[in-house]
Amino acid sequence: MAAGSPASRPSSAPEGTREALLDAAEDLFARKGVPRASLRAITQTAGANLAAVHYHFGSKEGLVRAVLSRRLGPLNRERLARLAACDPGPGGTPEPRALVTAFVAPVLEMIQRQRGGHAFAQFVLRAFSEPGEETRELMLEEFGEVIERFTDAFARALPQFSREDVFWRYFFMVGSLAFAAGLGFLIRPISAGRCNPLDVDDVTRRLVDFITGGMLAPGSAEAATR
Amino acid sequence: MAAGSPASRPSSAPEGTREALLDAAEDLFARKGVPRASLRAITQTAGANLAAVHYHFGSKEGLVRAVLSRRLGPLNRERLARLAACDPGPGGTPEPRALVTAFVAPVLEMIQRQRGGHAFAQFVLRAFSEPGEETRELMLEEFGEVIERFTDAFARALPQFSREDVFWRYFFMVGSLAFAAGLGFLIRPISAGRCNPLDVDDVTRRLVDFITGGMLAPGSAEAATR
DNA sequence: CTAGGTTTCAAACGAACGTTTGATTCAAAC
DNA sequence: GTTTGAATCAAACGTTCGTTTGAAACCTAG
Repeated sequence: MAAGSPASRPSSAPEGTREALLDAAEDLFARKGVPRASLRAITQTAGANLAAVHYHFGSKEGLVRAVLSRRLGPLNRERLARLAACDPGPGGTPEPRALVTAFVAPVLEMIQRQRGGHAFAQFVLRAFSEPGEETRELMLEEFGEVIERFTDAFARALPQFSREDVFWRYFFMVGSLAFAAGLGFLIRPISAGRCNPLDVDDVTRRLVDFITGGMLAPGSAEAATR
Repeated sequence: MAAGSPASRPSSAPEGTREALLDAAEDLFARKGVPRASLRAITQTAGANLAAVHYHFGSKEGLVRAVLSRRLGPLNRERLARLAACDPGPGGTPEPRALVTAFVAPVLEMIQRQRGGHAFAQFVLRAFSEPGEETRELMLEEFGEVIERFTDAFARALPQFSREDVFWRYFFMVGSLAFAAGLGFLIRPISAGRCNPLDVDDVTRRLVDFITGGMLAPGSAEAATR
């Protein structure tokens, strides 16, 4: 069977098997990791048949890609929209804190607002550290435009730094964001209960404070070794 | 007999089976992830028999714990030693940049100096995001003292911030460090070749700059919502 | 009502996994 | 030379996995 096209029809899908599979997969991928989340567990959680995964997504890998793409597309589009709102046009220098907020806030708002957003954030952190070439290509594909546009904007906002400086600081920003978004719920056991339950607005403010400070930090002398 | 020339059967290799297993496991855990790194691949890489893992470590889980503990113990001991060297005694306030360096530098130096250090860093990032309760308990056990001592020191160095503020910033610091240490090698493809090959001293300086800036960043107003 | 495409279902396949077993090898100690 | 315990080995165990299959159920046009 030439596979036909199991692709989606734009027609009405009330709460179909496909979406139920994506929801269940997202949750189980986050809680157990992709390799340990079996299709049997996923389909059972979704109330679907085992073969439904291969019918709708072709393979487990296809399911992984679909879970990532479903949220990453809208999320990064939101980031780019907010970035555009920060840009004072050519010649102007954007406000660094506004750039950081445009990058960080959509992630944490998604965690707060969308059902399963928390699990998705955990899954993305895991996907970052996953070594599979295929997953990495997908991630670069999804994030490519965001990386380019934000590093451009930061380069204009921080003219005192080289392009390489900006790239590394962008990288550090992604790290603290990914870690906080994916593992923020660990702050309580880590701090032995000394931190309050996770409040997304609160964490956003703290994270923007931290990252903006890091972005604006003076660079220490280096010249000697280069 | 079965293995060809018995004379050249030289387990007289520089290291024993146990260490060879740890090396091979560390590498494969980092490159493929724990679930995808089969004991068959590990023992084959190590030149050992399949059953050797269960003889020396009891189970695959035991091997994971051993791989983590082998390096995390010395690493965190080094961090605590450097922290002690920063401490000006009770009443004094430590230098924030020195605290950050004491926390960050040992990791990156391990990556640079020890064979397999790079793979280990990647593995630790993965272990952080691994959802298994057992792995998480082991991590908290390994890092517990470091967390307590460093957050104490930062609280003294940054008296303008609440204990909760300090905890969150410490958390963000761990995120950017873990991300940079585990995925620093990705900076080239991500930056489309615009960054130089990874130089550990260089990255250390950049990371300490960034984190110190984040630690010292002024906190934005909040009071209203609380 | 019927035809045809879409979606679901139970069942099975082959492969790969972690683990166990019991015999075998090796190096000292007696 | 014999004993003893640690270490290694080939082989197999039972389980679980992703995937495939072919038929049944469903829905919507004609």
